[in-house]
Amino acid sequence: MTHVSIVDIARLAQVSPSTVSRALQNHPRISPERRAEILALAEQLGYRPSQVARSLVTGQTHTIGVVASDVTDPFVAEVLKGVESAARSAGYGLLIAMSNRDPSQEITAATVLLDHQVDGLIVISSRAPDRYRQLPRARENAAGGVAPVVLLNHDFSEAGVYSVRMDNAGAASAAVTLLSQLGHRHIAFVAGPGGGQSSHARLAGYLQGLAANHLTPLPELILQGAGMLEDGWEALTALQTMQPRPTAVLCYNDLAAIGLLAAAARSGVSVPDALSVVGFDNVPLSAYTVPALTTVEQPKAAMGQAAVRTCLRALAGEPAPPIVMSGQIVLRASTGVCRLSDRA
Amino acid sequence: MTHVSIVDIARLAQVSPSTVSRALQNHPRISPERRAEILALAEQLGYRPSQVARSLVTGQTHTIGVVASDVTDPFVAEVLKGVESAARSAGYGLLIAMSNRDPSQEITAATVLLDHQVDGLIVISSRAPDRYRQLPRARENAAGGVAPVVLLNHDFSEAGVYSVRMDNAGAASAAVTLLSQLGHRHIAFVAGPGGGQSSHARLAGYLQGLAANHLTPLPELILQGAGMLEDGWEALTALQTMQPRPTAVLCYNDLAAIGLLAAAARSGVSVPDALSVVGFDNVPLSAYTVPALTTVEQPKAAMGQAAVRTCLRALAGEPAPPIVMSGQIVLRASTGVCRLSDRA
DNA sequence: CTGCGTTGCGCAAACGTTTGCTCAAGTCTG
DNA sequence: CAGACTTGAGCAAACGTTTGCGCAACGCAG
Repeated sequence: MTHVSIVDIARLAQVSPSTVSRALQNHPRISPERRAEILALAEQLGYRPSQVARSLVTGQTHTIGVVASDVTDPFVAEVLKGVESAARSAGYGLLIAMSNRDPSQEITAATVLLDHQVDGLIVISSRAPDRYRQLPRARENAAGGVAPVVLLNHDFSEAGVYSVRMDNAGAASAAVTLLSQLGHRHIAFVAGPGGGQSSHARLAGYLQGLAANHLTPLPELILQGAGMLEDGWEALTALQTMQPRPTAVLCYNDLAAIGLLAAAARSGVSVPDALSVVGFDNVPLSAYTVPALTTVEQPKAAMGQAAVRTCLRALAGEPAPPIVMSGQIVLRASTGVCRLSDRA
Repeated sequence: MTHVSIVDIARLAQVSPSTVSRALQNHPRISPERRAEILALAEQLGYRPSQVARSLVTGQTHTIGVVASDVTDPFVAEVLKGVESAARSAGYGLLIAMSNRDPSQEITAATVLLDHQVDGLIVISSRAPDRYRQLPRARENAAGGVAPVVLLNHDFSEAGVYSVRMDNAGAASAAVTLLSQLGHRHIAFVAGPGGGQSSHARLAGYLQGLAANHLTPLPELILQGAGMLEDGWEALTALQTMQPRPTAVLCYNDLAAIGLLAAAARSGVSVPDALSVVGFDNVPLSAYTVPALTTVEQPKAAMGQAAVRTCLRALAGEPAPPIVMSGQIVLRASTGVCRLSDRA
């Protein structure tokens, strides 16, 4: 015998398999004695229901798929943690795949997950959001609809596609305002990965912030990057050769900022005296850099949980409007008043 | 109609479902024309096989479960990445759950995964390794055995339990030797989480290293911790109040070391001049601390991949001996020669 | 005592595959 | 040309559940 199943219990309890099934799921129309007897028997035999068989008939796997760009990114990890806790407490498992920041890997990953019949899909930091409308999610779920896709970090409105994100532009703009109020006039921006919407939004926010503070945007103040440690590291040399030299820099994320901080320390550029640095995400590590990093807090775990809630809501057929959360600046030691007189 | 299935194709192709099934899996005894016809039809209809139904009959889900203590830990994330890539290229999906460093959550997580009928289980940094022998994995897989469990970061030999780890003791000992050769005589150790075997092994290695270099172990030089940023941070004050004051410290992991570095910078303790610091793991960030962290490289991705290979091998019924990898010291700026004369 | 609603349970179909067995037709071998 | 083997395909069971429907027994109101 391969495994104790519902019919084994049925045989021993002298009842039909249906009765056992119903007893186990607290069906109302079953006598208390039978239920007790069956439950006891199940317990005693160490019965574990087959999720697979259950899924086959119900059309639900109680599993949600997550495609993440890269768990190694602390932001992603933190969001994932939120997703996991929310999913777990809702009785859902997590099937995950990584896209390695590659759009085509991303959609194949999504396809694989959907083939495994996940009830819903959460995509963290998609690089190919437009392709989700074409996704082959023909298979209907129990509610008669296709699996909902919720994009985390993207604004997107399409049937069956939901979104949870934060106000990237607003936060970036606020960061620029902060720097401006500290007296900085030449503020650089280390951009994030192309293709990601958060990257665009933060850049837009940076520009808005400049405008709001009557600072003139200069193309050369915008440095390319991909939101990784190396990007910040490399950005420093670029910053140092500029004329006029920027006295502050806003980074796409904390990782880039940390890389920049490291490069500054290595090059003897004193932060914040010679250069103020602002990150984005408020990853745990940002409180432990030298100097501690001023950054924009993102409610990472909350975003993950919101994504799960949105997904579940969509599954239940309830309306699930786009969620946009707002960030908040965490002031630490990497920013200070501008010590240089403006001689531009 | 809920979804295009194998029988839909069969009907259209005027053949039996069995034939379609066989055509799709390249069964030899089927005529090339039929196969072509069926494949074309399947393609055209956008047929996607139901993994669930397949799993029900084959007893395999082509999924391996991963229980991780906390993805937020860069070491774990890096290992997970290795696991994911190896699993993906072997055609396996990943069902993951987090234990939040809690033994009881760990085993419930494992149970949940097994209930989802994962073919195998990989546990990263278990805190409750002994309980895996009792795990209710009654359900047999295709090969007629129970799901193999591979413990990553633990040495454990029990039927059906495999292990991949590194030589923690050796690496820790080597780190101590390095510090000793730099002239340090008072070397402290910030310990890792209790319950984890790697923690014990590194502590043991630290002690071995002291012995090998004729240094006397002092209980007060061993500080408690749990492998988190805060632990290093808090360790510094303890170190500063000791008599004689240690001139070097080995940390359970990079996270603790980074916390310690931050505290040192805050307190004006110069690293490495007044204090040498060595971490463990060589997480990407450790190259970007100030100063850059000397640490022990762990082949994180390789360990993850090895775990998957071990798991697959066990599934195939092949022998899968315990794997132990060796670390290597990465010398960076946080260590230096001892500037203090030994007046103990 | 009739009729009706309720309670407790079984029957059987269904979910979408895979696969052992059977079998007819065709192909060889001797 | 008989027998044996091969090829191509279908039948039906099996995997372990859930669930709509039917039905007997029973309680109760009239």
